[in-house]
Amino acid sequence: MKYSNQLRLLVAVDCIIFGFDGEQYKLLLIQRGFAPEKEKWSLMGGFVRAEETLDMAAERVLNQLTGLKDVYLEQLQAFSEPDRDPIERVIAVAYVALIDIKKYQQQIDDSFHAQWFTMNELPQLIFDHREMVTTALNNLRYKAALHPILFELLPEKFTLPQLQTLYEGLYDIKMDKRNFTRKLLSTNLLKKEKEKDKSSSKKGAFYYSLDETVYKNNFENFLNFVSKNDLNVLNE
Amino acid sequence: MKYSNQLRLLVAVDCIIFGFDGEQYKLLLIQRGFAPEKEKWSLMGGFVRAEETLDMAAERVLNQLTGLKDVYLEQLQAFSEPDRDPIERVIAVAYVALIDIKKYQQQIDDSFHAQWFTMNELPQLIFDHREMVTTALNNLRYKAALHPILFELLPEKFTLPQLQTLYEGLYDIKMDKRNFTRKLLSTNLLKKEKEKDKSSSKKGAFYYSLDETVYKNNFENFLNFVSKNDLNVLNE
DNA sequence: TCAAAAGTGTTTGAGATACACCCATGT
DNA sequence: ACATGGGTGTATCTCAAACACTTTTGA
Repeated sequence: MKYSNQLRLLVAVDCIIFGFDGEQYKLLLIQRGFAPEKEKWSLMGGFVRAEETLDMAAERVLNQLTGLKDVYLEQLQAFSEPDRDPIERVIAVAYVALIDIKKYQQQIDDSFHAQWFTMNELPQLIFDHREMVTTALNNLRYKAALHPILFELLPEKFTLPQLQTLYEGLYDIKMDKRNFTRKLLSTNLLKKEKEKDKSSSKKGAFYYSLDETVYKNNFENFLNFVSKNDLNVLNE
Repeated sequence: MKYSNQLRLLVAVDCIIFGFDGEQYKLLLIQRGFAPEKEKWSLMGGFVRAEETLDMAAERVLNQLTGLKDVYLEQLQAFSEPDRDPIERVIAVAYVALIDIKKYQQQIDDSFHAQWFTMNELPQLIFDHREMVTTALNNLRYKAALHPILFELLPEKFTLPQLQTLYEGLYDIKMDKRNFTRKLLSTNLLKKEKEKDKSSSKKGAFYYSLDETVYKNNFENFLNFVSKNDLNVLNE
């Protein structure tokens, strides 16, 4: 049995992958292989198949187009302007992931033509993909101010200066080193390692890692990682 | 031109309407008029048409099934389990609105068969509608803790005790009257009116109304309407 | 006059902010 | 020895939390 006389539509997923390489935020893009907008830059997108959920489709599409596997994708929202795709109407559901660029470098090998772009040097994107990215970025800023999610962007072991760079980069602000350190350590989310990272200073900075049990249990806790004042700047 | 060899699917919107009558939270439901699950209770849902966005579809469907107009609907998320509808695969995008029940009472007249149900006396719902409601409720709790959105549920003029009831009801907690008042007034969102509401006490409680300009400009500001401790209770 | 709800202030403690110097080490 | 980035402590202030009595008035 079927519902009769109803419109059936293409449904696609588009994957927005934010990455961090230790210094900068980047966005993963591919060059579209087929018309329309062939050769133009695009998010990783594809149509939903019969037997898969949107989550599964996002995972599959991302893997097929970039080689990425085991990435935590989260649904952002649906985009549905009837003419957003000039060929034919497509409802798109956007997904977002945060990854440590270096960790996944091998997976994105040269057989795929995915490329990382610095956030302030993005090329023109097809369709409404630019809007999707903007929405995703605002969402990320919002969430990261309340939950410790930026850790996803760092390697397992990271230093406090790295973490601070991450926060400062996302909001384009400067933070006080002492207050930042105190705030982070007070969450008890971090375990200090014995080794130091000497790659960016002579003295070296101690590595920290996430205390996974505390992380998972306390994830929903609200944490003022970013002050209210700093956040208000985002609302111009 | 069309995309060839791709699956086309039914896309539906489902509207979750939370209401408040001054005392309790309620959910608006309809009795489904067609199979499957005829006669069972359901959210207001319908298929997306060719020339409309999801937002427009949600607005239209809600109006057709309940008579409600000019209600602010916000996209929640997409639900996509392949077998969520036993007849045929349907991707559903859920929308949420908050309304003052009394204000819209006339619109929902008897020609429609929509009914309000108390949140803890919900009937069995079709498909995955129960899950949608749960997701929406969690989302509402989350947002209301940070932004002054619960005002949508109250009439234009309301009293502080009413407002407190609203917050206490959503989180199922008791709040301190003095702290609550101070917190709310410190936002400068409220204008004190000259009249009192004498319906629920002999002394009468002063009416307040929203200062719309402040409300719109400061909406994104983060406000600790609900304490961190109270919120943590939600994470069991 | 009394019952029932509205309204109001103060104290305390925790956490956020501002701020400046010493440390370790490779060159 | 010095330049570079890493690490740390204290004073102040703001804001949330705890807490109890007075006011109004209809019945």
